[in-house]
Order: sequence, then C-alpha cells, then structure tokens
Amino acid sequence: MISPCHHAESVEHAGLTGAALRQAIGAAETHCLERQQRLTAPRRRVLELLLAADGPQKAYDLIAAFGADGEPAKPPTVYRALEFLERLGFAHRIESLNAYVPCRIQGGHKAAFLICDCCGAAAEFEPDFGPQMASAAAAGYVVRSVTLEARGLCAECRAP
Amino acid sequence: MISPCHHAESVEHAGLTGAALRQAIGAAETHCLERQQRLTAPRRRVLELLLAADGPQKAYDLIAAFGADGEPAKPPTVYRALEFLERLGFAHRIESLNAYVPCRIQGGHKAAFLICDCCGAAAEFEPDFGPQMASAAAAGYVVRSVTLEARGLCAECRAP
DNA sequence: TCTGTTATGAAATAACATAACACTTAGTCA
DNA sequence: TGACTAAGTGTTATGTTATTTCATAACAGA
Repeated sequence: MISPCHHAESVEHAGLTGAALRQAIGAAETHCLERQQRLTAPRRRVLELLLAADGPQKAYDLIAAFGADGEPAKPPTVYRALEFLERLGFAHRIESLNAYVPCRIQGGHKAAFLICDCCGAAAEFEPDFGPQMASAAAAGYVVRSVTLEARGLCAECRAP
Repeated sequence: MISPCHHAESVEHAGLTGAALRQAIGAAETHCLERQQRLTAPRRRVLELLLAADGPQKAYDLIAAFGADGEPAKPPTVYRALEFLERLGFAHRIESLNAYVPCRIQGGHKAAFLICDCCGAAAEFEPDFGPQMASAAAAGYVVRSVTLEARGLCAECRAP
C-alpha cells in the first residue's frame, strides 16, 4: 500500500488470505497449464504477494517481501516475474504510481483504474473505450493497448 | 524523441522554430501574467526545449540540453520547471514513456495521447471520457484527473 | 527597510529498472 | 539414454529517473 491515509483502516481489505489466496493461486496455476506456461516458484511468489496485499505494490516492496525469511529478492527476479504475470493477465502495472496490482477482472484484457489519492486504493474496472477509439481511428492510428488511470477520491475518503 | 524508427524522417516535424517558437513562448508569457504566475528563466527554457523538440522529451534529455553552452542543468531545476509547466497546462507528462510534451491543445484541461510505438510520436487529442466517468461515478469516485495513453501505430508507420 | 513568500542552486541520494553472463532445468528427439 | 535446445533463474553490475535537503536569491507588500 502506498502512504495510507487515516481512512485506510476503514477501507475494506482487499488482500486475500488463507483459502481464498490458495484458491486464487490454484486458478492461476490452472490457467498457466492451459496455456502451456509455467508458474514457477518466483512467479508464484510474486503473484502471492500481490494477491495478499491490500493495495498497489511497488516493485521494491515486493523485492523486500520476497523471501519468507526476510531475505530480499534480487531486482531482476521480481521484475521478470512481474513481466510474466502482466503478459498472462494476472497483474497490471499502474503507470502513474510505478506500482502493480493483481488482476481482479478475470478474462479482462482491457484494464482501467480508479485510484484514490487519499487511501491509495486502486479499483479496477472494465472500461468502454468507444469514444476514444473513434478518435484514434479518425487519426489513422491502430491501437494495440490503452492505459487509463483516473486519480481522485474513493467513496470512503470523500465522506470523512 | 524516443528511439526514432526509419519512418521518423517522413513524419512531419512537430518542433517549433524561429518566429513560431517565439510566438508560442510569448503566448505562455501572457498566460502566466494573467494568472499571476512567473515564467522565470528555467521554466521558460524548459518550455522552449519542449516546444522545439520533435517528440516527447525525457527529463534527462532536457537536463542535458538545458544549458546553451552544453552545460547540463541540475535535475531538480528541470523537474521543478516541468511541474510548473504541467500545473499551468503548458506541458503534459506521458506516464508510459516517462517523458514530456508541450500541450498542443490550448485551453484543454483534459489530455489523452495516441503514441506510436514505431516512430515515437505522441499525438494529443481531446478525449470524451463520458463512459469512464459514468463508471467512476457509479463506484462513488470523485475524479480529479485522468490519464489516457493509447499505444499503437500512427498512420505513417502503419503503411510503410 | 523588514518580512513573508516564492523560486533557484547545488550536492547527495533514493527509487525504479535493465544489461549481461553464467548456470540450471525441462522438454524433445535421435 | 544421452545430446541438444529453449526457457528460466541467480548474480553482479550498472543505467535511468526522481526526490530530499539545505542554503541562497528575488520579489511583493507592510
């Protein structure tokens, strides 16, 4: 989580634990098998950290938390895992925060985020890029991917 | 410009020179006066570099190019100027490139970009965030700013 | 002139990310 | 089974991007 505000306590925790966490990891495992990809130990570990976290995680948070014994990972280990997880759609990078979140919308290829500047929460939603794609087409662009990040205040932080 | 491709030559140069450049700086000066803000020397210099460039500029490009004599600026000098220029709407940061462009749409508070992964050009357009704002409102968010960056290929690079 | 405020200069360092290379493992095919 | 290949990992080092901190300068208003 990134600099939690005084509302952070009251915001429901998004991090998975116990059975829910194991179940999510299991689903990722299955998904990998289907796609002939390997959810190796470091990849699994990084996914686990993302899923268990209450908000966007910075790369160096993950690096620090990597070893169960408190031993940090080497940066490339985590960055490679993140790249893999993004490629398979298990995680997203939030550009405006330099941070990562697990994908909350299964099957969603497009992603967009509502980011609370107060509590740091990042809510993923399925965007409708209709109007923007029309603009792009009009300009002759072929769009391959779109990043949309809206900054503001979440419902909890708006009403203190 | 960021890693220009072989199409870069044929793409029309966006950078301002001579009278057009002076005119743009003059307009910024006026705009500052109206808002009781000061377009000081470093701010003016960074704006000039952005306006004269053919594409998105990295902060350290600006730092290197800052001094007329080839003397680089100190990083905070440029970062502060960029912050000012963004605040007044004279420049935008492109998150997915870690780079900056001058604002091409006068009076535009919202910004969105079509970024060509081939030639590095970044075209600004005026987005219609209707559908996304509806999603945000439904989730109880108050949105303060939105970043939209579409990556793909521009018309020139698409047709080689 | 004094004072509060805004902006700049400079040094150091923090934060974020990748290159390069040696080594290991998993798959596969003769 | 053993050689080959591709993918993945571990490690060192380095590159890139951004901020903190403290000192100083410029300006506006009392």
